[in-house]
Formats: sequence, structure tokens, C-alpha cells
Amino acid sequence: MMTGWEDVRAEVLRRIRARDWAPGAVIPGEETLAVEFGVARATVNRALRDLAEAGLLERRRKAGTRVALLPVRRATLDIPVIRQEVEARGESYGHRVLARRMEAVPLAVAVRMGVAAGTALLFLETLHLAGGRPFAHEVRWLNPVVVPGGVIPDFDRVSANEWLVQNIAYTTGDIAFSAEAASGEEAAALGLCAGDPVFVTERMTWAAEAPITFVRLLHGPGYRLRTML
Amino acid sequence: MMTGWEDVRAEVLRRIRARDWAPGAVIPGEETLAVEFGVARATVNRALRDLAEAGLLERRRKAGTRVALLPVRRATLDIPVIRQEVEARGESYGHRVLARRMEAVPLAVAVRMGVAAGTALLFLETLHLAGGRPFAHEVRWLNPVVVPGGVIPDFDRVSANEWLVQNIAYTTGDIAFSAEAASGEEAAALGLCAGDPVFVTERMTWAAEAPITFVRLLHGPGYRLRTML
DNA sequence: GAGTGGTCTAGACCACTTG
DNA sequence: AAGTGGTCTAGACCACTCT
Repeated sequence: MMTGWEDVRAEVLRRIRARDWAPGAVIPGEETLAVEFGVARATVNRALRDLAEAGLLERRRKAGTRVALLPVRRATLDIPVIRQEVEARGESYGHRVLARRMEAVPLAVAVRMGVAAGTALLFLETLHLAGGRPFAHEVRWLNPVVVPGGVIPDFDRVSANEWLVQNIAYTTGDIAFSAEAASGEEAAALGLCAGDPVFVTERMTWAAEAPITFVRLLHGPGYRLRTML
Repeated sequence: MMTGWEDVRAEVLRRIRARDWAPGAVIPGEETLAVEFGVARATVNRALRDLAEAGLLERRRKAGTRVALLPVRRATLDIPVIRQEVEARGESYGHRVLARRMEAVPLAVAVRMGVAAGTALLFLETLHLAGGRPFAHEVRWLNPVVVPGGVIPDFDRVSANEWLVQNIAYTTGDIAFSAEAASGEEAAALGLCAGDPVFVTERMTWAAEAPITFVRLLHGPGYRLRTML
């Protein structure tokens, strides 16, 4: 029986897999499928929309719905607060603030944050610990302008990472992952040797045109960012 | 005016940001909001569902809808076929098959694929080129059982990456990213020095309980995996 | 048991895009 | 100009889960 939108999605998926509907081909319209499956058009719409979000269908008004020629795989990454990430591994979390001062941003950071070169922002350096051992090294520039009330905590109790998530709700931004060789200082902080490969996460966040913070996070060897497809 | 579900979403988002609805607090029910906003309940439902998918709200029947205490940031990664990735950079794509033979899988791979140690699978080694220069090094084990008709191409024209996407439609799987030091062979293939940091992508895909393929993909320095938040 | 979100329906209008 | 997906509505029933 075809009773719900998930049944419709399953059947459509089956036809795609079975090549009943070939890659690149236009599939029947929503109304047609609704009649065939004996459900309301809205139900078909929900199913097709879901498959389109997953990258298997391409939908355009008037042009209709096509089976994607080269399905782009879409994976959803959950990016938790570091404390949660550590505790999810069953280890105790801790962090140490290594530096906290106003400082002129380097040019590379100024460009990425969209502020004038030489602007003074709050510079923070934090070491995140898992089970007492170094887990991640964080370097952050924070725009003090965006802090509500202008009161910036010292981040000894709550890390900047967690404090920002709780206090500067829902920002936009981008994130990039890469592999780099650890510099001498970075290696020392993480207990590695200079030149060891580190997993780098760089995140820039904005709130309504105003830059909030730029973070560079380093994880040592053994760190894996995982997700389901 | 509150005419569409995106308007409803925007207003709800505003209230979360403004702390009108505090983190952890239960917000009004769908029916209540529908009346307040002057829309149908389905419209409110669509808006709240979207925010829940984004990680900002937590919804449970009977319990109601709460503002997430520690919003988990969710990012969507698009994982295109390598050819598309290269061409999107405006470079010409090419690939060379370095090895293609049946081979007993190493233990580590057997475990991840869920096959008996020593099983013979198709082993493929491919170098992907961008503008004639090495872009990524791919090592893959492919389960020949899943190939329709049992006919496996030589992958000289179409890379295994692209062929699988087009011929083994929609599989489940997982993906993991990490940073490692290049081995001597890997470095040679990519034109690097042994020990240089490489960005590693490991992907395992399944189709209905049967393992399809395990891939290990290496990108040299300079490669960045990017997405919006 | 009862309250809340999850979903379905039938019909309608709208927006976009293509021919 | 017309066809297709996008969305809205009002009402209904269902499923889950908290008390």
C-alpha cells in the first residue's frame, strides 16, 4: 500500500535504482504520480522534494523533475561544541586559556574577516584537553563589538567555543577543512613534533554583516571527522 | 506580513536570537502560533520543522518544541565526482589508472568492508589530474559481485569514481576525513615528499547489506574542503 | 488519558520557466 | 501562453510520549 510520503519516496527511489527512470530523464509530474499512487499531490510533493534535497532529483518549474545525471552526494556534518565532542568519546573535558589579549590582526585574518588591516581584535589561544591530554589547539580572533553588553568573560570556566554558541545565537558563516604541517609552536602545544600532519578546521562566522569570530582549530594525528552519507 | 512559511521561520528565528524564547524553553504550540501569525498550522509546521532540521529547535510529540540548549551546527557537504570538482576550478580533468587487479584485501580493509580476511576483491589505484598535475591519489577496493552483468570496465575512459556513481545508484555509507603523513609511494604519486601532510578522505559504501567499495582518497597540500554553515 | 507534533487530503492560487 | 512545481488552507486523523 502507498499510504505515506515515505512509501512514495521508497517507490520512486526503487524506480530510479531499477533504471525504470533513466538518469537525465524527466519523470511524470506530481499530479500524474498522485493519481497512480492514490495519494494527494502534496504527498508526492513531499517525497520528491526530499529526494531532490538528497541530490537524486533535479526539479524545475515548468521543466519538470529529472533524475540527476551525476548525483552529488550530500553529507550532513554535525559540528558540536568541543566539550560535547570529547565527552561523547567518554573522556573528561578540560581547557586552558593560553592567551587572551587585544591584538592587531594579521593581514590574512583581516582579509578573511573583512576588517581593516591592523584592526585590534580580541586574540584568544586555547588548548582543549581530553582525559588530560591535548585534544585540539584553538586560535581565535573575536570582534568585541558584537558582545552583548560589551562584557567579555575570561573564558576560564566556559570556553570561548561554548560561550559563543550560547550567547551569539545562530550566525551564518563558512567552514573549511584541510591538512597542514604543524608549526613548532603548534606542535609544542599539542605534544607533537614540528612538521607532523594536523587536521585544520577554519571557521568564519558572521551576524548580519558584522564579523563575529574567526577560528583556526588544530587536531593532532588520529583525529577523524566522520559522518554518514 | 506573515504570508509564507519562510516568513514564519524568520520571525521564529528572530525571537530565538532576541532571547524572547530562551534556550531550553518550550515555545508555543503550532496551533497557537498559527493563530498568532494568521496562517494555517501546516505553514507553521513547515517553518518549525525546517528550524529543527537545522538544529535550532528540538521537537517531541506531547513534550512540545524547545529551543536547543547547545545548538549543534549542521553543515551540508556536497561531495561531487572528482571530475566535476576539478572542472569547477576551471582546470582540465584527467586520470590515469595505475593498477587494476584482483587482490586479497588487507585486514584493515576487510574489517571495514565486513568481508572475510583474505577475500579477493578488485584493487584499483588511480591518479586524478587537474591541468595535467596530480590532484588526488585514489586507492579503491571494489566488490565485483555487485556489478550489474558482472562486466567491469577498465576505467580508462571513465574513472571508477564516476562509473560507480552512474551505475550503482544511491548507496548508503559513511565518510571520514583526516590528516596523515604521506608514505613514500603516496608522496611519489602526488609529486610530494614523504611525510608531507595529506588530506585523507575514506569512504565506505553499501547497497542493501552488500559492501560495494572502499575508497581512500589523498589530496596534497593546498586542498581545502569547504562549505557554508 | 490527553496533549502535541506528524501527516494526509482536496482544492486553490501563485511563481517560475520554457517553448 | 501554458505547464509544472511551490505553497497555502482548513479540516481531519494518527502516533507518540509525558503525566
